[in-house]
Amino acid sequence: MAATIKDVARRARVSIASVSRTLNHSSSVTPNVRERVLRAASRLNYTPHAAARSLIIRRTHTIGLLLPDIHGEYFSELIRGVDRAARSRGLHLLVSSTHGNNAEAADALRSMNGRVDGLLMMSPYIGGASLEDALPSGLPTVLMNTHEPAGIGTAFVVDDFGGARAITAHLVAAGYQDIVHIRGPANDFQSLERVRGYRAGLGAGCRARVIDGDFTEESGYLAGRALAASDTRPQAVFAANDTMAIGCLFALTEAGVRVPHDIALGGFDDIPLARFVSPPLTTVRVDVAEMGRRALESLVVSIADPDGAGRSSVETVPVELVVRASCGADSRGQTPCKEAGG
Amino acid sequence: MAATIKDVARRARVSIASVSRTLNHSSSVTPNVRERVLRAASRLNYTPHAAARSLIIRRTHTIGLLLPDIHGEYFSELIRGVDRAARSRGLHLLVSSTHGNNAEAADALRSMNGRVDGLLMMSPYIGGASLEDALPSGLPTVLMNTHEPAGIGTAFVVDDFGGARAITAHLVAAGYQDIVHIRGPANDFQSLERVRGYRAGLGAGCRARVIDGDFTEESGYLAGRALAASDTRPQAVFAANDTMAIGCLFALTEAGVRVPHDIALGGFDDIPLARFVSPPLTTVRVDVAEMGRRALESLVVSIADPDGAGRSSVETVPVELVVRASCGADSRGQTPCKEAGG
DNA sequence: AGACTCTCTGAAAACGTTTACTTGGCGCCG
DNA sequence: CGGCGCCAAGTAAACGTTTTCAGAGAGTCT
Repeated sequence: MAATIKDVARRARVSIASVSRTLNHSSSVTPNVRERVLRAASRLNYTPHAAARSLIIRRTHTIGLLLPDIHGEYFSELIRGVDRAARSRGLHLLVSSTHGNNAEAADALRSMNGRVDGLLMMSPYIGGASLEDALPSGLPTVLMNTHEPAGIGTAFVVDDFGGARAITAHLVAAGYQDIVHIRGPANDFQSLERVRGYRAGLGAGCRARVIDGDFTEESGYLAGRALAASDTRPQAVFAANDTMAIGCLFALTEAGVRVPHDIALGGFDDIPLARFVSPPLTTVRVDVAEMGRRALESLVVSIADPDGAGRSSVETVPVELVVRASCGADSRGQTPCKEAGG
Repeated sequence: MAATIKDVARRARVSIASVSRTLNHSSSVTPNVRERVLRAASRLNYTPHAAARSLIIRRTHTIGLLLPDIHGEYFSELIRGVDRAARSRGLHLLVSSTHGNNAEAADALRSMNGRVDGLLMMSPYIGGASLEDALPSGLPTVLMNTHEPAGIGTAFVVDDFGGARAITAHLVAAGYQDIVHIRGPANDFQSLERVRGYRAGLGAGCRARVIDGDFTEESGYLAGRALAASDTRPQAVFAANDTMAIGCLFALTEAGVRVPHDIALGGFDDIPLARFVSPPLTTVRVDVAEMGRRALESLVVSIADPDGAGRSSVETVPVELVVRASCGADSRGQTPCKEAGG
């Protein structure tokens, strides 16, 4: 249907080589030929066939983005960050999601062979087949938020541990002793790191209490309801993400428990609505868009130089404690203290 | 780097044709050969090269998704809906965003030639070059929320008009007479439709008052602050989307104006946080994920049958009025009344 | 037992590009 | 005035598949 290079060549009365030369690197082509080709091309509304082109060029100008599950602002922001960086470099984005585990990820991954120049993947899942086998050999890859031992390539990981420790320590410093943690799913790397950070932040004096959750608003709601009804009501709650924190807040408010007066509350991620709930949520800010951007930049580098020296590095993405009213420590420590490194 | 079909053939001591036959439609191949091929393939970790394959198959198993700007829950949900439907059909998703206008969209569009089997695009922008020229001829396309005259293909449009009319009428029915509308950007089709719906919903008795906005939280905040300070404070505000409504709510609350007691408030979209702000926001629910899913299904159909009969149809995606506390009519009309069709 | 048919396999063409190599024409220098 | 060299344009190979076509071998029917 669409015009091919042959059609253009025929119409311009030149060889297909001349058409290609004119349209690409334009290495030495007569003005006469050049003009004829351009006219023919625009007349036929010609666009090179990407598949054919990339077959011989060995470059697709596309990078694959594998995400655990597209969900909420978090991923929207991530995609946004990656997309902007990609677009500014003339790269396309092949997005794939909902791989519930590494096996499924491996599947999605192999089907990308010949489709992408590099891979950006976020796979916090733990267990299952390793990804190394599935990775088409020689395909540059940058990982995000993964626990996989490096060695595959570069990785960017959010400082989940540091952030969780910081917010927990902040609660402790605010005077709370009995702090409950609503954790994320057990097979999620970030979730584990946040639990670890929580424990580290508690210090010696406080006893750890962990409730199961799965990062959904509903699980936060259920946890909140349970806590409100409980006779061992804690002084503070740190939910492993804002979504659960908000669900929890909803349940507490519904039960007549005042936040932060009766129970202080903290979250993680600083999703946009965190500022808008009442009371505004104390949380840990993660700049996912920035992480996406950096990951893509890094990927571009290793595509350009496949044998580059900077392989197998792990970069930690800094987070920032954001103190708002929900933790009850607003008046004391309202200056958001930067928390960087791990 | 990666193994090709030739490597497999050599290792299995058969021709490449046999390899291809074994791996694809497996049309009659001897168990002996079959086993040798499979063994060789798995040994070499072979994956067909997608570009080469699609070059001859004339099918990429990829569909392009063009979005105005990836932003917030709205697009996250849209991508989610499309992605799920695509994945269940073994299709890949090439996502492109941030085309600020039709010219840029046209650009992104042509670079997808040979990369995708079909196009799913959402382009609410008005003005600029028409898209018909840019569309690679013969590429099945499904549009979403566009004002372009049909004729290009199928289109799905959210019932912005109907939704806006419904919520405005609801406010009128609740007894408010002076209702201000915070509108979206002037070059956005949906924005115009919502203004139109607002006017229609007001009926004869009420005077229309429209404030400019641009769909951002900040513009809603500014509008809210202006209204709070104004001496002609309205009885109710209908913001063209929830994001602005929430910004407005924030400003009003900050200024000591109580919602809904002093000013009633309504939004549009029913983003997840609409339920969680205080008071919960009365709004119009739009199931974007469902729209994405339906659009993709429709696209798949027209890819399978390029000369299908159902071309150039426009389907309206129904919306639903969701009455919550912010409009002050909660106790009266709390039953969410379905609003379908346009 | 011979011929016909059927089935499986391999050779080769095709998809739409890019690019190395070849050819041809022209100018310049000897 | 003739040869040499350079530059532009064309020819063809290559990328990794799928698929058509042809051939070979075996089985069956007469």
